[in-house]
Amino acid sequence: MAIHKKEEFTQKEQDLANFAKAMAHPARIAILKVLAQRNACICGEIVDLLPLAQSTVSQHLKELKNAGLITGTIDGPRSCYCINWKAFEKFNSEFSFLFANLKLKNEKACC
Amino acid sequence: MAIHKKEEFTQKEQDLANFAKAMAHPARIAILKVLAQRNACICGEIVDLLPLAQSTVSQHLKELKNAGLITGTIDGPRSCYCINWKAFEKFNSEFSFLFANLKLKNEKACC
DNA sequence: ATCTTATATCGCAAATATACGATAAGACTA
DNA sequence: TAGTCTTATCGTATATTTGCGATATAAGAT
Repeated sequence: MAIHKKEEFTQKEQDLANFAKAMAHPARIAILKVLAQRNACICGEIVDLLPLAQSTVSQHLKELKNAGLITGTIDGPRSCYCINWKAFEKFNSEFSFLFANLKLKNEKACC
Repeated sequence: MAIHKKEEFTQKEQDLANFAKAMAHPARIAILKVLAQRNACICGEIVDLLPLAQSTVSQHLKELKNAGLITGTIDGPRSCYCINWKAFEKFNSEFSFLFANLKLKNEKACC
């Protein structure tokens, strides 16, 4: 890439983009589903459920964690992961607001 | 990348991921804002408002179009772009459903 | 027909993302 | 202490994304 231009956008735009980026892979969406459906949250269980290698799952978990969508705490030799509902709610409402805001201002498309 | 594994997830997971991917750049979020705030929809106006080259904006528009988030029609020598509200609503509700579904099943985090 | 204007596409370079196996790190167990 | 189990990180290969300038295309103007 020539130069990074992402910084030239507003913080909110960057935040939303980062959130979207974290969700921009089916494996990560599947992981979020697993984390919610069971209260288990153990890395190994996720590995068993997904068609991916352990290291790959670990990488996806790290990205979700970096994006703030999940939290991870060490539980003996295991790692317990859980969804960060607060962040989720925040981004969900931010998205909804964006959509609502857009829709409000321009109900019908011009093309 | 070794092998593509994205196909091994459900179609819904892939759809959501693709939607998120389309939103996963501040420039594209900014474009969506511009498309909504003005009824203009002209490519050149977007170029003027963003800190990006014309070709780069055109590429982002193409990606948004490929993702189905916007529509584009040729208007003489110009291109008129508009938000595809239908797709937007669909994905928004799908996201909301995902969030709600997750939150319902697991109110409190275990870690 | 030629020029201008607006947009799309091509071709390239650099950054990121994605995937895996190998290995390190940390915590229980014998 | 040594062995085992679980998870994280490293190193590497490839795909994709991102960005730009250059060029092609298409429509209107001269």
